[in-house]
Amino acid sequence: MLIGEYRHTIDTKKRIAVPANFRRTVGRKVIITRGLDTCLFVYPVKQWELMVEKLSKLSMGQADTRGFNRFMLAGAVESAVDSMGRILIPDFLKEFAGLKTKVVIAGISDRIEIWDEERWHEHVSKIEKQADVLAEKLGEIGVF
Amino acid sequence: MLIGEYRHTIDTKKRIAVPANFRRTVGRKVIITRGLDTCLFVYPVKQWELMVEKLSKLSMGQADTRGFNRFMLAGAVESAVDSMGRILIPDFLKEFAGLKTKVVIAGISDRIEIWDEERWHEHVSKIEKQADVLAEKLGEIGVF
DNA sequence: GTAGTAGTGGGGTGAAGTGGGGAATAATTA
DNA sequence: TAATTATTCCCCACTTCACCCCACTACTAC
Repeated sequence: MLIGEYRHTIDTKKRIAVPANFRRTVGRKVIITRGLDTCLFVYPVKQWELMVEKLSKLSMGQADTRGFNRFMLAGAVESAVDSMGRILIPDFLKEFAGLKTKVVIAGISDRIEIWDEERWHEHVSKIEKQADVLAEKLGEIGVF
Repeated sequence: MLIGEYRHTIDTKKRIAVPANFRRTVGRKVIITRGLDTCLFVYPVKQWELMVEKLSKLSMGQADTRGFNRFMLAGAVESAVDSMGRILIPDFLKEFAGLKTKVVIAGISDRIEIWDEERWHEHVSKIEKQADVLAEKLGEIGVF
């Protein structure tokens, strides 16, 4: 179970250290993908495979399916965790998520999210303001 | 499993380097064909055979089926991967996809797509803007 | 205080991407 | 048919980048 929020930095070689707490859970290989809300998702291999299986069931004939596959699959990269517990972020993903030097690494149950620090704070403060509204919605569908 | 996005260049001899990560998966021979959304599809031989089989199951009586077959089959070229891991792009395919010098090579599960860099960015940014639709679809197939 | 762990920085090495020369083959023209 | 041009496919060379390992610093725990 991945939880917690960490503030790390991308070094000059585009590497980010995976928080030590997460390393045992994620293993030595991860998949980095474009995430929603302009962040990156990092999946352990197993979680990723589950996802790919679901994606493969969609039909290629439909334009939005193709686009969707391009977003998720072409946007994904397999990355090995190096001996110091770091992963390499490809240029196009770094750009996509608008990552500068300071990033926030957040554990979300079965995946990790990587955010540019600024964006993260904006996002969080936005959500905080809507928290009561969200809670109500969640209540409607029976979560709380 | 072919995933990831790579920025490569077509050299003066119309060759494109296959990303090193892909080479083991695709083998020494590929099929290049006209793709949907103005790009090229590159299939490993095995995947191509599967695909042709699927196409052959479509009913020949329908005009649009015949058209689609011509689109996919008549436009297909077998190409060997050279000793440096490059493939040769025929003129008519290069033109079809509007390839200039800079191209993007994308892995989409069982095939590779080759895009002109500019077109790719346009396409992806269009998809990004539909992120909310994407999210909904992801929810439907149970990814999130 | 000391030992251990986590996060960050940097150097070295080998592989990947790219450009180009040259031979063999195919196509075009006289 | 012969000659010229174009195309394809081999190999070699240069540059950049990803991955390996090692070092330094800050913080925590005993």
